[in-house]
Amino acid sequence: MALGFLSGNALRLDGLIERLESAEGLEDLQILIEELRDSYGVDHIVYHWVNSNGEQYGCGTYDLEWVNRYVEKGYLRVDPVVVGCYQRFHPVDWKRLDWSGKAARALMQDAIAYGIGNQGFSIPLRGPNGQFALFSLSHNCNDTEWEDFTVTNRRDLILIAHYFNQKALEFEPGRTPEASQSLSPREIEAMTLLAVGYSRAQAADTLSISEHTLRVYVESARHKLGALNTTHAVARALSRGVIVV
Amino acid sequence: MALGFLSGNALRLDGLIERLESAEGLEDLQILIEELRDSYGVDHIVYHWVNSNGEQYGCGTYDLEWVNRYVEKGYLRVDPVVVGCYQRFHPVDWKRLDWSGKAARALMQDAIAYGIGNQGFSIPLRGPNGQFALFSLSHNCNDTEWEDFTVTNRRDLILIAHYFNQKALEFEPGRTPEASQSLSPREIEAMTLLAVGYSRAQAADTLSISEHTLRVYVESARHKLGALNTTHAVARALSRGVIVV
DNA sequence: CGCCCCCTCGCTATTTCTGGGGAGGAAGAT
DNA sequence: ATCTTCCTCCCCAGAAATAGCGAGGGGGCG
Repeated sequence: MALGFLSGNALRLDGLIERLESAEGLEDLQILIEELRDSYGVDHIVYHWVNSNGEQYGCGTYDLEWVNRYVEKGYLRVDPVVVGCYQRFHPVDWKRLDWSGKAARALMQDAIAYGIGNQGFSIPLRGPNGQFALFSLSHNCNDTEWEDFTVTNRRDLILIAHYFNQKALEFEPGRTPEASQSLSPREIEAMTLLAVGYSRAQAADTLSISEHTLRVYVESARHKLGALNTTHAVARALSRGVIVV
Repeated sequence: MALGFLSGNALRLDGLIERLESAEGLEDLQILIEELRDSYGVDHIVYHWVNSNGEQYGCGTYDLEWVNRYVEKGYLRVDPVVVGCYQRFHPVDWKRLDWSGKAARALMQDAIAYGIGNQGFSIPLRGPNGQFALFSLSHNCNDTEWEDFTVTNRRDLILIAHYFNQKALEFEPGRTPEASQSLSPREIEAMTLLAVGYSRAQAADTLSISEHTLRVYVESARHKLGALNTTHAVARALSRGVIVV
């Protein structure tokens, strides 16, 4: 086994990241991830985008069979890797997660049956608009070997995961932020106050204007944002970064 | 000027990250960030945590005077660096941001007057519960020099920023107080539907439940999120990454 | 000089949300 | 076996938001 032979090889990392940066589609990422797996000598590497709706998207070296089973069984919602990474910032060794749940243990057994490997290491990735993805490596070996591998390659892997996600964000299907008209300063102030819980009356008072005037701002902002109601407008403004709360 | 003399020095990076990992408080981070500034030979480095309540927190080498002015003037809400990074995943050169707004230009002039530097480079950082932070470098030099510096040190800086944020998350003041209250699946569904513009009646219909039941979810979610009304609750849920639109 | 956008204010009527209250069943955790 | 959490449903009165109609002054731009 060539676990981590790449370690410390700065040139190789540079080359990899360059190739990552010049990738032009999911197919390129798929090719790269397979090469990456071979270079690191691990069983599997997966980049896995978890949408809020439960939709999934990504690439990796898992068997299609396993991926389908994972989706069918709705493992996403009980997978300690996903849940654990969702609550953490730093990369995690799968061993350190909470596998005590019934569903979790069933998943683990199932995963091993599909040849996923007893060891794993996942890096949480977060982008704008609540994007959340995972970059995971899994392997079959003992604890010491895995510990050595993760300690040695941790930094490189963080970087690779970062560049991987950067690319994946570019390829995201259907994320076309319609050219929204920009809000006027007053509109932004009004929306911001509503977003922090003020009622229209309170917001108007805070801005020292009549409630009616404030309403005009909110209505105007709502139309500009193409929103159906105030709550929707605030949500859109937040998602688009028009206001910051 | 020793801009970027550290570049390519893997040993130095290793040492730095080790020291970062052994930091035990914000004071240590402050010391480290000052050393980092000297090592890189840039004018300023700042780690800046933007809390979902609009509170700010962090450390850096800016003058206290400027920091106070920034907060007082509410520059956070108009700063193209913050807004721009909020919508991006990859690090950004300040030059590439949109400085066309009136407030933005006023901010820039003000910043230069306080000796911030005409060049800048910021790395967006995102953690659990919608945490958002910035790791920024700023300097006074011409475009070419800055370009060289950022291209050379980009990867190291990403790593440093990552470890910096990891540490800062550990030191977060009110880390577990109310953030732990997680929403139930139904509550998340309800909030998500409201966030995309559904009225309560529509949302209830979509979920095939009575409007009353939906209301219970929304109320429950509102209490868990410590929100004053529905709009506020949706805003908080979005900011914390509990729901995604 | 118009034109357009921004800021400010007023009125009415209808619909929707808010904030309490209570109640029962199902599932999982201790 | 009990306890908690979640899901589901119901009532009511008052507060708030929405949709539509207005008006006028100020500033920038061609």
